[in-house]
Amino acid sequence: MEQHQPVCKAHTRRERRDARENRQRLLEAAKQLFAAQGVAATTMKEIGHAAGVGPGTLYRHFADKGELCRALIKDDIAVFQARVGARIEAEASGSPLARLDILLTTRVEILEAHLPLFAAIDEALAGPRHTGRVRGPFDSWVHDQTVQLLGEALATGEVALLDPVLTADTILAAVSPPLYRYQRHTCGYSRERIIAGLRRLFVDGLRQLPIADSPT
Amino acid sequence: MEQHQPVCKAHTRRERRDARENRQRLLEAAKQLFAAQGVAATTMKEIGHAAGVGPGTLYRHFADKGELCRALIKDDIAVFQARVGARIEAEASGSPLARLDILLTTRVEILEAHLPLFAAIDEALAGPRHTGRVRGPFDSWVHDQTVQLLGEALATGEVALLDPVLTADTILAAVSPPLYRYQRHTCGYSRERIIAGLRRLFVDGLRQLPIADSPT
DNA sequence: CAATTATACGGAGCAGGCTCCGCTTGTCAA
DNA sequence: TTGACAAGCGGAGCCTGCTCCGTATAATTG
Repeated sequence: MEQHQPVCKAHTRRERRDARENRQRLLEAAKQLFAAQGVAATTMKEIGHAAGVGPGTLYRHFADKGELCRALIKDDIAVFQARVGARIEAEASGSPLARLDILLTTRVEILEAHLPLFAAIDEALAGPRHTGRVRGPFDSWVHDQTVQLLGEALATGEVALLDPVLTADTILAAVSPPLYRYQRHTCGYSRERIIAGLRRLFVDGLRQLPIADSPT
Repeated sequence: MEQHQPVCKAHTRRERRDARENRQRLLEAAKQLFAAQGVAATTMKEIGHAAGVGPGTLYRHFADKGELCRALIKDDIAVFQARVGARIEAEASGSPLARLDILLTTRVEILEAHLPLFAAIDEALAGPRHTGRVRGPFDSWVHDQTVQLLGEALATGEVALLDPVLTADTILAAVSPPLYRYQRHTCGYSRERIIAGLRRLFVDGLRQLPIADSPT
């Protein structure tokens, strides 16, 4: 856990002690309640109550339920980013698509590790309040990485005739928490099967190029 | 507009006159309000009020906002299904992937025609009330068609090493209303660009087969 | 034309996410 | 130490989707 506010810059007041304590207690309460009864079944009011804090205070710390969830896995996400960075770095000599494969596989790993939280984050973002559809910072990062790798693949000629940004959108949708949850829990597919499907579509499927004529 | 209830079977009572009138008035009111101020900005209470009907009655006719939206485009969807059926039929001699191409293209057409309603439908389905994640009947139909075509493509050897059901899930996610809206409105991509991207991934990208070794 | 009854109506009211705003309190500068 | 004030707190309450249930009524049956 790191500090929330970088804090103590020039003429900026430090975060108040009680504020930090409340934040900590809220996170703790949320973690426990989520574990005990599931994310969806836990209301914000409950969390506030368990932490001995009013709703107003809760929302001062976390703009919405999604942000609370995000805060709970912030550290794991940082680890994820570091690990992917390292793996991709180590593979720098390899092909861009091989690195995309790593990105996808690792993404599925962390998805698997925190599915309910990720799903809740997405749900909050999809709600009527966020009509603008802003992607969370983590998804933005994955998106950027993907665009980067696809761009490199284009440059090296590993793939051809591709729209990197658009394709990255699609790939992100394919590893979105709601879809993954549906495939895992409703359909009962194994993690390996899903990864294989992703690889078939977005790694192997992209590799060759002799793009022939396609109908109309 | 067709009847809601096939009605009048053996010993089943006919739908009451006032009920049908109310339903009609609700649909009319919804259509007008949606057109005037957008789907998201229109509350169920407003619709009921405009139709001179209480919330209870409203929900007797439409289980949720999504179902109301679905009822509004029911006819267009029927037309869509017929048209796709015809086009695919006409192309029966062509390759399965060519037919998949038709399915995707036509799907984007109807998406384009009713984006706000489709988006609202998806939103309602994604809400916390429907944790089970049931796909609507229309999406189920598209999914089934896709599985069917992919299966044929496998049989004819046009594609190889593919998981039809899983792949259909992914394709459906790629043409889901929220993603499409995001790409069209937030990113500003043209319809053609999106279609090209879909084609590249799910038609051309699937066609060849010399699946080589893939990392790890 | 009743009498019966499944069907439908209305609206009070619930739940859950989130906001508004007046009061309190920790922090810092003097 | 103390005064000033930004930062923080709490909870009443809003909004919206949706439900429950007592009452009203159209259709059917005798």
